Amino acid sequence: MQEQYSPRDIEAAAQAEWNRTNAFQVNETPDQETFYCLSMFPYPSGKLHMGHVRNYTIGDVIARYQRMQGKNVLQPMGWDAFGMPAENAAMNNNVAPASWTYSNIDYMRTQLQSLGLAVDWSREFATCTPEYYRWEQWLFTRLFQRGVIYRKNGTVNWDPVDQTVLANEQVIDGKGWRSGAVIEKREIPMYYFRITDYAEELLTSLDDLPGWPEQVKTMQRNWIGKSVGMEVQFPYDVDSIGEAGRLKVFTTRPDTLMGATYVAVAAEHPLATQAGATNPQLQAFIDECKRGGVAEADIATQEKKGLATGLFVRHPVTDEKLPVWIANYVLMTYGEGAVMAVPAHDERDFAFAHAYDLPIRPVVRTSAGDETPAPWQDAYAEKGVLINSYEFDGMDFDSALTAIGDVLKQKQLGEARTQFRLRDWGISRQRYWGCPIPIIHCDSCGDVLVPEDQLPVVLPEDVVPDGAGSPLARMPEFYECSCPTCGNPARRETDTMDTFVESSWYFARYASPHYQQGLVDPKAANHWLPVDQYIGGIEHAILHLLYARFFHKLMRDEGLLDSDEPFKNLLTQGMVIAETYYRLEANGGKTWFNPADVTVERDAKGKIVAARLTSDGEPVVIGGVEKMSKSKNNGVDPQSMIEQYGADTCRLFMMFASPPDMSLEWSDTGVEGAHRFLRRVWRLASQHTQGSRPTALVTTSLTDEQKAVRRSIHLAIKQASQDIGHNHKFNTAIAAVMTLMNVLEKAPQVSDQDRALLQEGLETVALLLAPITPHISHGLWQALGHSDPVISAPWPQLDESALVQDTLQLVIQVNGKLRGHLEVAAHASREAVEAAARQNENVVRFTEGLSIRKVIVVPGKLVNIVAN
RNA sequence: GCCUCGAUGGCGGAAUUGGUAGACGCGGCGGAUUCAAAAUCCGUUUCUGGUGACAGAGUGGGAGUUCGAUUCUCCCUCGAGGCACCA
Repeated sequence: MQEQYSPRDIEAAAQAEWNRTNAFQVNETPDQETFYCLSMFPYPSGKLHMGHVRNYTIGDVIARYQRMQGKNVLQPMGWDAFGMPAENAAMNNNVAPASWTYSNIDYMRTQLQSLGLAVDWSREFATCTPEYYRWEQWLFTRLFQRGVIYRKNGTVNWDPVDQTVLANEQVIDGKGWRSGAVIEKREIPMYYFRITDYAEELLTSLDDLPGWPEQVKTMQRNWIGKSVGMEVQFPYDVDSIGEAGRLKVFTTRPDTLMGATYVAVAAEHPLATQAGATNPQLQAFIDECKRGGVAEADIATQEKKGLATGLFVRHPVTDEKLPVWIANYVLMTYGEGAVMAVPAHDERDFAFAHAYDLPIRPVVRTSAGDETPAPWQDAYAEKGVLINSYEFDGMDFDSALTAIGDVLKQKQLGEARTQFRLRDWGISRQRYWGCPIPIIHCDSCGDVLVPEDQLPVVLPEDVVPDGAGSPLARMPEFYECSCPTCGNPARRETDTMDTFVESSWYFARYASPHYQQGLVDPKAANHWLPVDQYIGGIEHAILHLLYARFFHKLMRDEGLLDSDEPFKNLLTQGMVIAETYYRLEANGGKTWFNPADVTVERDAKGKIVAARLTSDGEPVVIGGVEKMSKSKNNGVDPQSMIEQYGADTCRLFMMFASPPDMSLEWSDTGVEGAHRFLRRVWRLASQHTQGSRPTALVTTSLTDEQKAVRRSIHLAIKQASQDIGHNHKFNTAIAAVMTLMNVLEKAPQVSDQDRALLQEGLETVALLLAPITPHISHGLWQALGHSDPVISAPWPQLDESALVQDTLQLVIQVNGKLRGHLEVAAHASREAVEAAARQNENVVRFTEGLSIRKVIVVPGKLVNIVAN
């Protein structure tokens, strides 16, 4: 064994052996328990960032731990390769998105491999290849035939200058990011997945996922947003073109129907469109509402505005005339795009009524009383006994619901209904670098599916987009085709699919990544799926994870899979953050400096008080800790870390600095600390293995001191097993191994049994660290005399008898305050413990002049004496 | 605006079911080794008062439940993630 810890040699040797033996390549071995460990696959943005390293290290630790449990572990890797950044890079550098993407993949694969991941690389794929997306197109055609996909108009961000549709990210303060033009909402036809058909199941089957964080399930429940309420119709005699009709609204508070004083419709509502056509003032307001992007965060934070249409509807119970308003706070995408406004009991209606002087009529007695004076109080929204509601007076929520429901049903003006907040998923994108939608538009046959034997519709790869609409729409060689049904000239769809579609089923494709006869080989898919452990960023808590759950159910209903849910256990990892430093420029802008180029100054206590740019020695402003990003220039390059310290140090630091679900603050000195620890482990093992092979450990004849060392070994096993296997708290598992190392380094090395004990201790360290720092563990294991590699070794077994102690330390409290300690025999009786505590000199001192009211004894823990 | 989560020493974080707050690491301070430095090792390190023994305070702020609260309940402040075309 080398005396110096040399990560470069150790890591190269370990990786060479894993490659030589195809150590992580797996197949459908019968009778071996499987474990499918999946980390969210990366977008090939150029090079690895620390978020990737963290994600894949967490996955690798779990995968390697499960392998040591004797399971057949599948850990695949691939590339989520379609998306906007490739188009932006293409425009900036004049390269085709395809070649940019493929070269990124090549570079990032090498980087990932240098981390020493236990990945089955034979299953790798990229979603931008026809071999992958042909099955997406195939599934599309199946779902289209089943009616799961349909076409309707949707609203997009339209840049009137660049004449193109923009993503929400490309709309900044309501303006186009390149043109600076004011964005407008525009309706275009798009294809939709009927995810709302699965809303109920997506909601209820969350209860079958005990291995998901409660937080994520709550977010998904609220996103799906099931509301039980009533659809109410407000009849009108005449609209702006002189016709009678009914305005439909959905409400969760039908009990407040008698308090409705106006109705409000969205600017896109048909009634508004119609009214605007004959009223220039209204039309101007509608146009104003259509300015700006479609992102809900922007719409919800804008000033509440409205305009009366001059139209009136009739109250369905009282026949009273109520004005119809157009309001920018009514969302066309929820319910009916129209609301009945009850200002007395709804906060937004309340604010709107005050702004526009509309009547407010309280109809529920709340804990704030019978009146609703301004300002708004949350109590106004409470459910309670009805007042000012004619025949419904005195009813509570439930009886009012029934009674009002009955009246509406009798008049055929309303009925109970369930409404979901979840909307159908629009997947059409007017972009080039995505999976083509396999549809052909024919003047006589309509929307015709591309027949299965003509799939895939191949995306041409040598195209450089220019930011002015989709290049496919300007390529006759792509869109000119003949109708598969009638043979007449037709036009191929030029929109591509939302890139969320590729990532909604990739986990299934890994089971049989090269299968040519179908989307999945059903035998392989059912062998591996569902994924036992899924790991990824919390930012995917809703969209990606909901879409993937939805697709899993679609694939199930297509007969491709047997399971109901894709991911049994979910771990959501936190962000990687780092300190930021900047200087203010004369123009008010900020220049950001990388932490690597900055030197910090500390006060006497070690608190950071100032920072200077290393190169010129002049001060910089400390900007606070933020997510690593290009814009703040606070990213640390994983590659240089690996080159400087090795992959094991990098992995160890990332796992030690914080638990996986919390944010992780980068610290150069922390990395050095991790490296120092690995050097200590190596040094102790190196000293130990210089001697002759130790004799066998005889656990029955250990001295008290040796027993204490052995207890430390098994305490570490206990802690690490629980932390890695159960709680995914790798930081405390590592702390346990560090504590063990502190003991082993100080343990005497005199007798044969001392050496045998150290052998057990070092083997334990190697095994407990094996999932986290696999390379050094590989080297240690060999050096400790094992011929089989550490990846084939089983996880260490806890010897409970090593933990047994003869005496225990109890805590003594007086009135809940710590006043002393008490050493008692492990099996001392309650009475004996209490008696001993009462004699403690501090207890006597602190209870002097008081009478003891109560003594609480918590066995094995503490004694609390209550006195006053 | 709405949904979700979080806040503990100088810093990252730990604390089983409500039972010793600060494990482990970083940083700081003091010392050993060295011609010197790096590396390594030893000691110390929540704050306040005290030479000290010791005492008091302390887990974002305020209230509550309890013999006992970082942990449970309510209110507030600040920060983070998401909001359907970033992935």
